[in-house]
Amino acid sequence: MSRYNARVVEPKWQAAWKEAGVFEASEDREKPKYYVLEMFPYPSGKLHMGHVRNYTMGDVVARYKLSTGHAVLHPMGWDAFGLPAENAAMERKVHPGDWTYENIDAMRAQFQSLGFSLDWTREFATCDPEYYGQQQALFLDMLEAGLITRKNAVVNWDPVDMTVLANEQVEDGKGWRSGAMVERKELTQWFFKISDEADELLTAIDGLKDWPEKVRLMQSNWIGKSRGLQFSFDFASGMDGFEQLEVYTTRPDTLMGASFAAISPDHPLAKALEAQRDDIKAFNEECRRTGTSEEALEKAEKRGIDTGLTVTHPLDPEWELPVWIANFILMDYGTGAIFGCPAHDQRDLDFARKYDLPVQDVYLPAEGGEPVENEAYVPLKTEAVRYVRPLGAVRTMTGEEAVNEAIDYCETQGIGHGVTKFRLRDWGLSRQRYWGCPIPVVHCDDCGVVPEKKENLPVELPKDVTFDRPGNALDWHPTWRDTACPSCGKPAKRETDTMDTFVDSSWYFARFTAPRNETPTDLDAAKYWMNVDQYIGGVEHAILHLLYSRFFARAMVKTGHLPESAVEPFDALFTQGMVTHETYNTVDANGRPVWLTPDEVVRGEDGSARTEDGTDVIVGPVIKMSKSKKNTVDPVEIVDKYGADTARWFVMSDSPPERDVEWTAAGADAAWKHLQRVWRLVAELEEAAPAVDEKDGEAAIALRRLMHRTIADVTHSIETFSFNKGVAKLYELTNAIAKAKGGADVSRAKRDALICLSQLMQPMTPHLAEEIWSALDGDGLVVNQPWPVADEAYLVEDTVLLPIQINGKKKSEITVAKDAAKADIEALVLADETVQKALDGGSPKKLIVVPGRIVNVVI
RNA sequence: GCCCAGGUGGCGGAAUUGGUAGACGCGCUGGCUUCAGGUGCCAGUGUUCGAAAGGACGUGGAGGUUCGAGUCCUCUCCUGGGCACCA
Repeated sequence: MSRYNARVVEPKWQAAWKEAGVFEASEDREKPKYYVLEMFPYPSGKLHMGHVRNYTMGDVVARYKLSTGHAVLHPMGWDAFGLPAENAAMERKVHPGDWTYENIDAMRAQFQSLGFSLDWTREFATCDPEYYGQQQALFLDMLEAGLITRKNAVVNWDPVDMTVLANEQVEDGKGWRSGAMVERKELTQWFFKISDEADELLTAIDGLKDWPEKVRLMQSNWIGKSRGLQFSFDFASGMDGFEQLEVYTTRPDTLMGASFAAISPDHPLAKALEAQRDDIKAFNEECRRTGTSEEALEKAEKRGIDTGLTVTHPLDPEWELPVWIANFILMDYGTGAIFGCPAHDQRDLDFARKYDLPVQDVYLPAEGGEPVENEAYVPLKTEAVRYVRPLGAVRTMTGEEAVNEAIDYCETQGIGHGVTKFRLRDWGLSRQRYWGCPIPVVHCDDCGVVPEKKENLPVELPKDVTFDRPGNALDWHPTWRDTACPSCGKPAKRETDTMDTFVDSSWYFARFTAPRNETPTDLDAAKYWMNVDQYIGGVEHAILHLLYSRFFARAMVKTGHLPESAVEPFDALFTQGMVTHETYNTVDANGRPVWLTPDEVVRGEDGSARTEDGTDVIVGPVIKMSKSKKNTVDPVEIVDKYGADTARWFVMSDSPPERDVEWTAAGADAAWKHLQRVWRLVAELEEAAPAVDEKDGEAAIALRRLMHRTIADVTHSIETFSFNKGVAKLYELTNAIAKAKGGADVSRAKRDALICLSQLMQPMTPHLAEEIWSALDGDGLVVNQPWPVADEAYLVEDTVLLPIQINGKKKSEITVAKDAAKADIEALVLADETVQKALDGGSPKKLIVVPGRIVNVVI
């Protein structure tokens, strides 16, 4: 009996698929098209189990759709620009390009060894000049269409390295390399005007029927539409040049509870005050040392400084409010100024208590309620509350009603006006880095900022750069910046900023439809292949990447690069959970963490963790596998030991795809054992091939029933992304095949069941499936076979098992005909021994019969 | 801090969406096969009381709705993801 040898079998079938070109997408008008796409990976150089899981899911779908008669597009590429390549360049003195392309080669080989049904003829990397040149063309078209603007934005500035840092590179407010306190610095940057599309992006979410509800919610909240009141305070004691202080509030109903006005440290007034008062200057500078991330700002201790200025309450000229500068007011949102109502906002309350500002309740619970002490009263806006300090009459109403009334009231009083605002900000795309797509503009002393001419694209990155100092290597390059002004022809300077890597990933799905086209897209190809029918990727991309892609699709429609039908580029979205693992680190001389990969760490029985040379290791939380924290597990060990099919089968079994899984290799050998077992069943069958014809006996019919049941269940499980349940059903069928005993009829049924099993397993374990298919004399390749269809005749059951509950607890059960009448069931139930005993001669209070489901006897 | 998820045996998980909690797999226990094996096969396996029959308890925690709750509602704890320059 031959053992199944994956090492020999897998390359054989991979070669056969390639030879037959089965995965090369072609625009076959006879077939329905199906575009399945997994979020393309960053080429870190090594696959980890998270990748295997993610791409196997897509592969199962792609192979399934292929067998259901679709023209399938299943491409792969590389999200190849980004910080890690520059870090590698600094640490190892390699060019980011060389490093990246070497990684791509290594990862492509790993992908291919896993037998994915990818169309490699369409492969590209975002760092290919052919790709980013087209991206520059898109940029120019979007610039011309008025979708791009320039304005100031704050960045994390490392004053020692003299460079801009990513949020990830700021740890506890310090630069990760220099250790210097990071400062916020303003730079002029390019922006995509995504906020102009905020309302459209929000309403269109309703149409994304096949997106997970949680993603739609997150996007809605991110866009954050709100209606509020914008009005101006008059200064009671003000400052020259500032006539009024404009504020925005979503809770104008709390105006009578106002206690102070507060402005952002970045507010023009705050900045103006710096010239007059050193303590304000110091305070603002201190605030600017917090990172730029919203998280850092929100987590920072709430602090403020009194400006000494005051404003008058708009409804009472006698009532003066102090103006404070507060570190939790964001300049980016609203007007950068608010009024604080401590009774109904926890942050305002903490602030008021800290600086001894008044707290006045505006409303109390509808019934009872006590004045606010140290916990703000913040009920849902839909809850009715009793307004004790209202704008109009004292009465009970919901917050929603009160807000609307307050806006109307203020408008009639001439105090401001109702406005709709969005939390969504414009998308800053400028990055002060080398390894990204150059922004194709030129700065000319005479003409200002001039777009590069399209015929001069791509504006290519220079190869001869050095990374011996931090910052943007393009800035240090001796000649690259020098060019001629596209407008007047005089000597001018290129922009050295490159694009955010999110730009690269915001249109790659469109490029895959015509990856070698000489404009960004080919409209005919895009019309044929778009939209992506099934997009698959991690939840961690639920907001930014997906929102930016939705914006880009709209921009590409506006600039004629995509058909109108593709404004929402992803029809269905599936967000898989992450593969997680503990992190491990030691600490360097400067107290900063040095990350270790799991295979560099030895864990003891007692929970201790050490490196091989015995150094103690700090064990961190279980978080998603990522290259930066090095908590990745390479699939190579499992693939080498057991083969690709085992790795694929293993990641598809057990865990539901949308859930995070903590990585453990326990069970990998069990997956391998199962595949061996399936193969052994095939081998044994061959030795006892049936010859005589006869009718199916009971055992054969039972097996055929289960086979058809399994076809239905596995089909359903693939269509609903519940692969783990499909795997469980395949285990059951395998067990039944192994156990089935009988004559030639059973052998025949087993043979049919094994052929069926190979087809049902094909999306998950394609190599083994081909091997079984060919061993059982199947024609051609199993990957080209039509998907099996369940025969309804085998699916109908004529009896059902009905559980009987007594007072809601299961005590007994009866078997009844599937279509038994309710009255007959009731009679059977009352005659049941256990029920009789429980009734003890009496009659039940209630008898609930749910046909086909359950019976409950209430006593 | 804010937004979004998830918590079910020793472990991964299932439960037709309000109807038999623990399918299937791992692990473990016992047995058989084998020269041997980390192979294969058979049986058992939520906790607890009981010799058994059988009973009680049980889905992070506390309340509630219902004939019936893992599933719905309220509160709460823990874990993970995102927070606009990681991708």
